[in-house]
Amino acid sequence: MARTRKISEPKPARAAPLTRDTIVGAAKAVLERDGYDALTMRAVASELGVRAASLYWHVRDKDLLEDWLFGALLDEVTLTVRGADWREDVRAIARQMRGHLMSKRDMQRVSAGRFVLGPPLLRQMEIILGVLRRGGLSNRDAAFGIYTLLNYVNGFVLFQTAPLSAAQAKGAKRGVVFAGLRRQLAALPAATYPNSVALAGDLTSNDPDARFEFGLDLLIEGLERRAKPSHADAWRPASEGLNQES
Amino acid sequence: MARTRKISEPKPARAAPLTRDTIVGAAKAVLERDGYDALTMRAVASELGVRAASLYWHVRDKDLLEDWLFGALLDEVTLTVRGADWREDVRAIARQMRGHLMSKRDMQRVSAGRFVLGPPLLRQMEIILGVLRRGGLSNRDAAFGIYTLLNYVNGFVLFQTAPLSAAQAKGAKRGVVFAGLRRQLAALPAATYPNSVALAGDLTSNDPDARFEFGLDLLIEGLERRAKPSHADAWRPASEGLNQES
DNA sequence: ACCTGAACACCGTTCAAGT
DNA sequence: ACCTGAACACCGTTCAAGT
Repeated sequence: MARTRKISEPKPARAAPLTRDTIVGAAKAVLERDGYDALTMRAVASELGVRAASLYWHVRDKDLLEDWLFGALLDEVTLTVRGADWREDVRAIARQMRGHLMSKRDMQRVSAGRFVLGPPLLRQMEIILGVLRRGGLSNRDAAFGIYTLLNYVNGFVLFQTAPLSAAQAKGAKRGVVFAGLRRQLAALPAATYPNSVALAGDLTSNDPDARFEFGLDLLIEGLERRAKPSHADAWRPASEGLNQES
Repeated sequence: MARTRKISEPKPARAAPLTRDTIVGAAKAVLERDGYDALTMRAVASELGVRAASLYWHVRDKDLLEDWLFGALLDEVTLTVRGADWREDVRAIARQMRGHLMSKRDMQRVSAGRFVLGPPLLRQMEIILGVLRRGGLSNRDAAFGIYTLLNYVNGFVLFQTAPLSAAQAKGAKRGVVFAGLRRQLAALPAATYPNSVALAGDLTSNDPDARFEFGLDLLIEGLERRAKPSHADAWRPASEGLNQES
């Protein structure tokens, strides 16, 4: 994409005419630098050396721009599968998606409740569906399975990264918030909240990785059970030591 | 909570002094009548016959008001369990939560990424934890399990009710959106998207109830596997006909 | 065809001032 | 103690007007 560039530009900020790509790029830059709350049409325009009104020649409204942004962010993850054990591939895909979702600032807030079936999502779905079908899932189970997986990863990251409440997370570190919650739970009247008091420690352990793997294990085991006609000969019990891969 | 009421009021809208309860009640009314996008401080104040600035004497900011609203909405569901088969109870609880989440307009947008550990959530967690522990889950598994369940239900409803994209859901019925997606998938080049083309029908079947039960089955089966020492004698294969209950 | 100026109809929030 | 008036610093979006 080499682009001829005129040298004499009055404003240094304005370089090339606006395109969908440059606009999405500016939105990405604003999101990464200033966060979702600062992602305004005026900020995106300013990033391009342009006024907000100019954007509306190229994009219908902000919601559509966020759809584009969603696609662009999604396109930056490349799902890699080994092609050997399909359950390992499902696990690797889920981890890669979660890792990507957490590496891009506020991406989960762009993704929340957004399901734009464009080329970026299609490319990924194609890969995931391939793994599930290779595992021997029926068409229906593969379709339901991919939604469940996408749903799980997105929902997990959304709840993992969200402020735990307006009251607490005013700049408080997540560790101290959990410590506070633990004290709060432990101090409850044990007569009316016996379970919450007993599990105060377990409920506030704050190890999101282990919790992610726990739910992921449930899903993968369930999918495995539905794979192939009936048998579950190669069953491998879920152990503490999960197979790591980078 | 009988409240003495002075009869002579200059403004008919203003009846009683503002309290946390009346403010939350007004927010609930606005949300139910006009939806989340219309839930502004000015609208809540107007519902009370008061100006927006007045609210700030009683609540720090809008985010905290939404925390309160979240609690109030959550408090309106009463989880009922039978106490017989714990897996049935888990299923019933998940269904009740989903039903409640969908019955209150835009509640999932208030709940998304919000986890306010106040009395309303504590009451429900206490019930769910009781069921999981009765099923024989370890403390750790019960804690992880309840997060996974809450996460699943909230994430599912969020993705189920969210507009499928800015491009599509401009007033379009969900059925026709899915039909459009089906055609879009089926029309893809089968060489590069073999799985998406083959599963075009299954991916766009639009039966959220069945999809919800599918994922729920995966979770419940996985929890069951972790219950008690090791055996899975009373295993009941997941059949098409799921046990219904109102 | 593409961008600007200026405006419209809003927001959340603050704060002196009223009672 | 509790509420109002008025403002501040923003929003997304529209549209005539410029080039």
